[in-house]
Amino acid sequence: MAMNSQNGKDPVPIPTLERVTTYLRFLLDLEQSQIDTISSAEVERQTGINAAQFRKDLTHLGQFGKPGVGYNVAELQAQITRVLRMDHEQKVILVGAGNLGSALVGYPGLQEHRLSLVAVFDNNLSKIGRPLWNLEIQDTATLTEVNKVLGAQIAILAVPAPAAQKVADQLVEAGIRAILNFAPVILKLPRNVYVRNVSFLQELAVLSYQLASESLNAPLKKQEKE
Amino acid sequence: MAMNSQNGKDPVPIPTLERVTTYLRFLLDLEQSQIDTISSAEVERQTGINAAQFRKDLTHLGQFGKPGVGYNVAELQAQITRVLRMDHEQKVILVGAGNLGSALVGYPGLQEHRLSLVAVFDNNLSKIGRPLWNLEIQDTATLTEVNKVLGAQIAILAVPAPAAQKVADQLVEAGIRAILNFAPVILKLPRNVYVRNVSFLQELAVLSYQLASESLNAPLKKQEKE
DNA sequence: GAGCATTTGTTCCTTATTTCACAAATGCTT
DNA sequence: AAGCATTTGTGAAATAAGGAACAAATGCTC
Ligand SMILES: NC(=O)c1ccc[n+]([C@@H]2O[C@H](COP(=O)([O-])OP(=O)(O)OC[C@H]3O[C@@H](n4cnc5c(N)ncnc54)[C@H](O)[C@@H]3O)[C@@H](O)[C@H]2O)c1
Ligand SMILES: NC(=O)c1ccc[n+]([C@@H]2O[C@H](COP(=O)([O-])OP(=O)(O)OC[C@H]3O[C@@H](n4cnc5c(N)ncnc54)[C@H](O)[C@@H]3O)[C@@H](O)[C@H]2O)c1
Repeated sequence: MAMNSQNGKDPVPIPTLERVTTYLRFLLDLEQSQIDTISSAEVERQTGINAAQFRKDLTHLGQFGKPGVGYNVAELQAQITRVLRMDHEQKVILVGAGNLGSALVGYPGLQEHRLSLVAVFDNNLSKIGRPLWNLEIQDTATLTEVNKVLGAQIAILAVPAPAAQKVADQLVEAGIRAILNFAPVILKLPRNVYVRNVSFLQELAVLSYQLASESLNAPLKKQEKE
Repeated sequence: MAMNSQNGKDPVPIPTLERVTTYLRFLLDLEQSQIDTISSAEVERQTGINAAQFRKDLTHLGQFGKPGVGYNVAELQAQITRVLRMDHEQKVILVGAGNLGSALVGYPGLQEHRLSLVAVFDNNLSKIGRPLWNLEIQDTATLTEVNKVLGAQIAILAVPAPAAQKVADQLVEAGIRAILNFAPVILKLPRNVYVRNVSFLQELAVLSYQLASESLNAPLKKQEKE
């Protein structure tokens, strides 16, 4: 008797989710600037994201705005935070305390979103036992055991490509349900484990192509103001 | 008198480009394994990307395969490399020699794709002049001047969020045409400058949502084999 | 060298996402 | 409190992306 598809809400499309995190960032900035109301038109002006898109994205999460007025910044921010489940602490573990892994461990941005890095693992004997920021690097061999206590569901994978699949399997074994993967490898995992890949090289390749194709294609558009 | 839209080729869709870099990575692995021919069906089996999708993606770049046989790995790899313009050196500069920036400078993956990090900048006096891997950290104030000589078109932006817009403007001023941005900020730049944003937090937020929504939504699908 | 088993390139259909456009809602002004 | 200027939420239209299906091409077998 409702318009929903299944039992709960219908799933939020990935493109929407990706934008939503952008909105969240933007709203946090607005709060800092003491702005307490914002319209979709203003969002478009400041973020470049189409106003209708913004409004429709929000309908996937619920209703928030007031016609003629706009959106209450604090309220909307809180609501998005809640939907993304970033309103309570979530434990995260990291494997691979190398260059990239070390940078991530020290990154304060995680805390801001209530993501709590609770353990770091590596298999390099000369690293195991050493401190890294406020954590001690642990042996990857103890991963399952350690996470039995911690119960983290999210992991960051920052090991070299050749080791990635094996470590990913270990992570799943240890009860991890979501992996942020930095290794340039396509992980083969059970369907009930979520994976997001981050690839700087991919992004650079896209830029490289765009630069190259522009000189061939672009007949140079009309305007260039901002 | 061809079926093309404009003068050159029609633009490759971004989703295709993103997958293409995955193919490239995959093909390089195959070469390592001495495999010299691959079919789209096999690509699907190993990467999870639909075979028809793979074939269609390639048609955006040209023709490569032989019916009944498949694709020559080395040839396809070379072709993709060429289309992405990663067959010749491209200069890249980086601004922000902090945690993340330092990890990136030391990353050998760039070289593999003929991306040559030629200069690193920072505005922190205690860092300027210091060596970072094989480079010396230079003063951001000299960016325009230095790049007049170098002529890099691609930049990596790894400064704190509050500084990002200002530095991005400087980069454009210095002749940069493509920016890989790590700061959690929406950069406002001329339309003829390409930007790709990398946001770990965004990715983690998506994972967080997926984890959360699953417990509400998922009625648990049928199969789980692999 | 004809038949057969493959596998491509591409057309056509389906699904997803974006954008448009407008009625309904809100609050401000007089 | 009626009119007006905004701005939302949302159906309907437009674009874009994904996937199935198949004719045409290739090489292998006998
Ligand atoms: N550094 C970068 O800027 C960068 C950029 C893009 C992608 N990446 C990718 O991120 C990953 C890590 O990069 P990095 O530069 O930090 O590499 P790194 O070599 O500095 O660090 C890798 C770490 O993983 C550890 N390790 C190796 N095998 C392991 C195992 N089986 N179990 C646990 N730990 C193990 C190593 O001991 C090392 O500490 C790589 O896959 C790389 O391709 C890195
Ligand atoms: N460290 C991470 O794991 C991580 C993860 C995600 C995003 N980020 C983002 O990447 C960026 C860099 O992160 P970080 O951890 O390396 O920070 P950091 O503080 O370690 O490094 C920032 C560097 O930028 C330099 N800098 C500041 N203002 C500058 C300016 N105007 N011109 C030139 N250089 C300037 C600083 O001196 C410092 O060396 C930030 O925007 C951060 O939000 C970092």
